[in-house]
Amino acid sequence: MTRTRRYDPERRDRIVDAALRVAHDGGIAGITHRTVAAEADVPLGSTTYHFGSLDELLVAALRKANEGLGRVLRDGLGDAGDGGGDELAATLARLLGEWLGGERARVELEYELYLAALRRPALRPVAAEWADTVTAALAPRTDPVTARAVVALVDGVCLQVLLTDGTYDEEFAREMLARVLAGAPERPTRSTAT
Amino acid sequence: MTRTRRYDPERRDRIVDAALRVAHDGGIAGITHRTVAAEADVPLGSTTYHFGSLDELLVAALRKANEGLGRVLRDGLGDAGDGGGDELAATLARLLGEWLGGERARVELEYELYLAALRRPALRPVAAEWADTVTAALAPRTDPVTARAVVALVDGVCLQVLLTDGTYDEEFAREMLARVLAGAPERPTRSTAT
Amino acid sequence: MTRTRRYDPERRDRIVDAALRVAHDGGIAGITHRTVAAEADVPLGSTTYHFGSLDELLVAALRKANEGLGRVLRDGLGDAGDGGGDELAATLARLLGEWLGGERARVELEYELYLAALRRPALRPVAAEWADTVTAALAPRTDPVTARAVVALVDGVCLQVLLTDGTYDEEFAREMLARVLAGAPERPTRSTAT
Amino acid sequence: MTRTRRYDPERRDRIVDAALRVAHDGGIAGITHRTVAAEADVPLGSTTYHFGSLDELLVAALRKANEGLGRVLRDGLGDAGDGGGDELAATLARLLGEWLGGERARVELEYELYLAALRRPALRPVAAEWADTVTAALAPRTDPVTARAVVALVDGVCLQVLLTDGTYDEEFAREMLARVLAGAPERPTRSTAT
DNA sequence: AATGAATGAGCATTCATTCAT
DNA sequence: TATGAATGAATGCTCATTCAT
Repeated sequence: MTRTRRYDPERRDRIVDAALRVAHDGGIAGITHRTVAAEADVPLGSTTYHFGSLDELLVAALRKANEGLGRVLRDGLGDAGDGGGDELAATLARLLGEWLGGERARVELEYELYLAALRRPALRPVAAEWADTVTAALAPRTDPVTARAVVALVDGVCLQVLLTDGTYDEEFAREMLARVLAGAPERPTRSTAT
Repeated sequence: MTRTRRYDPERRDRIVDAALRVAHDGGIAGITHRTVAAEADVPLGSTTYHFGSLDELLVAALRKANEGLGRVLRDGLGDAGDGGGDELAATLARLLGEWLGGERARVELEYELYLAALRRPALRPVAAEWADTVTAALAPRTDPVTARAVVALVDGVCLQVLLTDGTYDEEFAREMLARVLAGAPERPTRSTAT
Repeated sequence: MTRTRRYDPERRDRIVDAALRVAHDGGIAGITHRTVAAEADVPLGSTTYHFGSLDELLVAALRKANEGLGRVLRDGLGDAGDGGGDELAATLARLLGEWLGGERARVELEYELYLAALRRPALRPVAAEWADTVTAALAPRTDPVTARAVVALVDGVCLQVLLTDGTYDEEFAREMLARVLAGAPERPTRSTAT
Repeated sequence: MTRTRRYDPERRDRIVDAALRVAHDGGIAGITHRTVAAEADVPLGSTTYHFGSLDELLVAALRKANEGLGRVLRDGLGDAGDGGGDELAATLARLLGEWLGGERARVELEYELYLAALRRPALRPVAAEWADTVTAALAPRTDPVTARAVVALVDGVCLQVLLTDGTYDEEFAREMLARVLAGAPERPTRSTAT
């Protein structure tokens, strides 16, 4: 019969993708079993079968979306020369600008999933991974403590842009990143804060 | 004369306070007409009567909750001496520690309301106010651009603490705030002149 | 408009009645918000509005159904003369026979609601009321302790009939009730077991 | 020779045991293919493979759980001397106390399975077996009719304890059992002859 | 023979909002 | 002006059962 659609091993992945699409359009709040099932064109029961709870689905989605900024930084920094803090700051500011300049909804989605961890403990580990990914991308270029501060500054700058309908000011970001990076100890491998 | 006041202005405030208490305990998602009405001990219809929609109530609540960190900084910085960037950094780091060290739920609530603006345009102006309040507290001590960067860094540091179950590292915050403040144009930079 | 059906003060009662009708036909397990709403011809939301939970509805239904056997005994014993234990036993056995001889589904319903208390603590108090009602009907004719034993024996006899597709043996019931009643202390008001 | 047994008879038993454990903890209502399969640590399909329906599994479980009170009585009465009704009543009351004094959940489970027969005709024969088992344990000590009444009284007393959160009153049970047994035809009645 | 992916029906419950009073 | 009864839509989730493998 043509009716059977049984055994679809990629079903799980398709559901996660659908969830990301839903969140992309309507925010995390829009993710429900029903909306996701409809978007993925699978029966409702399929979403609850593959994911024990919505949180589980959310974690999977967050994990998949996680790579946006991290990849941008990793790719962008890989090419850059091994200059000093000022050059690194300029590169970071430029990459950030490229990322923020992309589709707004995509950026919002990534940050919304990240920030959702505030009230959903289940997402905390994945949020930590997100921070780690970005930190790791910076690792080869500065010490871990400074890298952590860069992540914080980047997060704060992005938040200002996203939350206040502001525009990204690349020069501002470059300057402030430079200040943070300027204080780094001489060799990237050093890891003490002071 | 014998009539109790017809137009009860306290009623509205009590509802807002109840909404904050509800959000404090169960997050923004916990705010519904029912929970708020129950918490405020007012009839269900009263919440829909005084607030045309839930968003309207949310905005009122956000505006009221907004003053936490801002007030901490304003009060704390008012007392502090007019030292250089390093001293300011130390003071800020200390104040931040005090704020984050307080009741976790209160801190989460303030940030949750702030971050909710990401997906609710109605909250954007209030989120901007939040940032402005913190910036204003810093205004007398550094230039506006640096103040904005400080706000970004503070946000990022708070986020790392809140989103990853991490602990606040005051020394780390002090060091990084010092780096950002050190680059400010007019004020003394790295020199230790009091 | 003819559409409006608002303000129906008897709505709550009608829902309880519908629940009893549903349980009558399909057992307690058949009681769901949907089946009851359909039976009562009210919107689904109406059942959850009037009863905070299914248990609450169940308690109301159980309380309403509670009076079956109790009323039979109260009415039947009221008429009977003030004979000794043997006469009381005969009367009880006859009344029990009349009650069990009625519509089977009704008897099952009453016992099912009563027995449901085993796993639903919320129903325990109502089940206790049930036992108290029957005990109270016997109170004027014997001492409380014996009355309690009569209730136990009656319950056990009914159970045998209901659970094993057996037939009610009035003579058997009369004999055993007489044995229990024969041991009662001389005066009904006495309340010691021995 | 080298093949592990194809037809695995233990599997079926393990599933029944798991079902009893599930019912023990969460009541009959907690028995589902999923919970049982998880508890038995067998694949989901295994439960539907070995049991055509849930009722079939339930019957198997009920039959296995059936022996609790019956065994207590058989064992306990076997040892006891061949005393008269009063001694038998005392022994029965003591045994009942021991059984009810054991783990509450176990007692509830046994009665719940027994009472479930009220609405599930498939369980009726097994419920009848339950009554027969208890009756059989009493058979050597009194006449069949009195034994049946004893079972009824025991059931009623247990029900009062289980349904009303009451406490078991051994003296009460002893007295009432004695009254019923005293009326038995052949055996010595109130006389204490050993 | 055995399994686990799949599914459609159904569940209790929550909710924002409406509107008759 | 103020309220609470009413409601339809939606939500997360569970389940017995089927059936391709």
